[in-house]
Amino acid sequence: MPAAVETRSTRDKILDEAIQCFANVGFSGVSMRDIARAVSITPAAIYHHFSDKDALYREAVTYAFNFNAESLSLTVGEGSDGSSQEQFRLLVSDVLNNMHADPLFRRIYLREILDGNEARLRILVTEVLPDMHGRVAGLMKDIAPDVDCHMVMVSLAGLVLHHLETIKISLFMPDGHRKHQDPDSMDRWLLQLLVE
Amino acid sequence: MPAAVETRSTRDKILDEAIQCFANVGFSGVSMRDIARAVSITPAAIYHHFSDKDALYREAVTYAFNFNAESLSLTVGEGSDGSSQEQFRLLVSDVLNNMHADPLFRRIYLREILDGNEARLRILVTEVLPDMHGRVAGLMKDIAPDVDCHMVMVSLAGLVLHHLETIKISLFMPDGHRKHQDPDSMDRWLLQLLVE
DNA sequence: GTCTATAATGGGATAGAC
DNA sequence: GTCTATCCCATTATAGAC
Repeated sequence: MPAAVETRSTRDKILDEAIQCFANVGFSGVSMRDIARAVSITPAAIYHHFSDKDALYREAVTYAFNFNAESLSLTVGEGSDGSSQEQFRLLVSDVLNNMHADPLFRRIYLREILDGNEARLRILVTEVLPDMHGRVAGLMKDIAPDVDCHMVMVSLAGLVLHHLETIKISLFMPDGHRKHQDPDSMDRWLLQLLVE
Repeated sequence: MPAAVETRSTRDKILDEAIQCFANVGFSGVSMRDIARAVSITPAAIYHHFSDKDALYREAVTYAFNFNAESLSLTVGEGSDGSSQEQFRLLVSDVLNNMHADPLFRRIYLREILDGNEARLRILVTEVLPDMHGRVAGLMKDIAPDVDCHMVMVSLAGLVLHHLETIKISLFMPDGHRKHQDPDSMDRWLLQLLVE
């Protein structure tokens, strides 16, 4: 935890605002002016820190992925008592809570899956997946050694992300779908589905 | 099946090309000039058929959703022998095959989930979901009457879409992940997960 | 390290001829 | 129903002062 006032550099401020803009409206939906306005500088100043819009985008995404990978590995790792199955349940709940709390990461991740070229998808593969892969693999070899770890991860991600992103839809579904917005019932559902 | 030469109207050609552009690079990634070039007309001509870019986008999405909803309901519906559980397995495989064959629909759907405003998400809720909901609900009340049908649909969609969209990632994963590109092993995995 | 000013291009959209 | 021509504005990016 950093001390007191914490003066972030302009470069970091730009990255912070940029990742929010990019996550919300995508690469081509954001202009350098938008980002500059958010940081309260002029567009020209951004070019002092980043060579062009594309470089800024790539750095912002890498920044967001590294940051999230850190917080993901911090949350678990410690609570290492309980059976492997119990730890797997904790992992699922943890991923759900983490993604629920971090819409920015969710949206950037989904955008990269949709639009990332090979170079950018490689960032995702090297910065985000290995950490998760290690933890899932460690648990799976106790629980179900013959199950493909990659399939488990993709399923987990698809379930968590899509359930979370469709919350806004249930806001105007026909009948009483209010409970679908509740992360707790989502958690119970996912555990039932994945742990069986 | 329409007869012989099938002269599509310019309006339909525009919609066809527009939905491909929008699906591939998103609303703000496409210019009216891009679409006009794809149809081999001038941008001005598009404005004869659609009032502005936003109207074109909305019509193109609705068009794609309606078209897909039709083909979805055509594929099943007939093979109505076999137990409800067997029919549910068919439904899962069907959704997977359908989505595998239609990347355009997949990408538009995912983009709408990410970026759709309320008005556009309502299109999704009214044009795409009800058909699927009807079929899932019919089967679920035999198989597991106490299970929330909405959760089943969201899980199915999340699993199918994310597995399909991550195929391109497994192309450059560390070890031998070639099998992850195979829709058949994906099918077996999903059935195991969802039907248990 | 940030600014003002500006270049160069591309964007959405319209007018009016054919 | 499509075209040419054009308007006006936003965009990315740079040059050079401070």
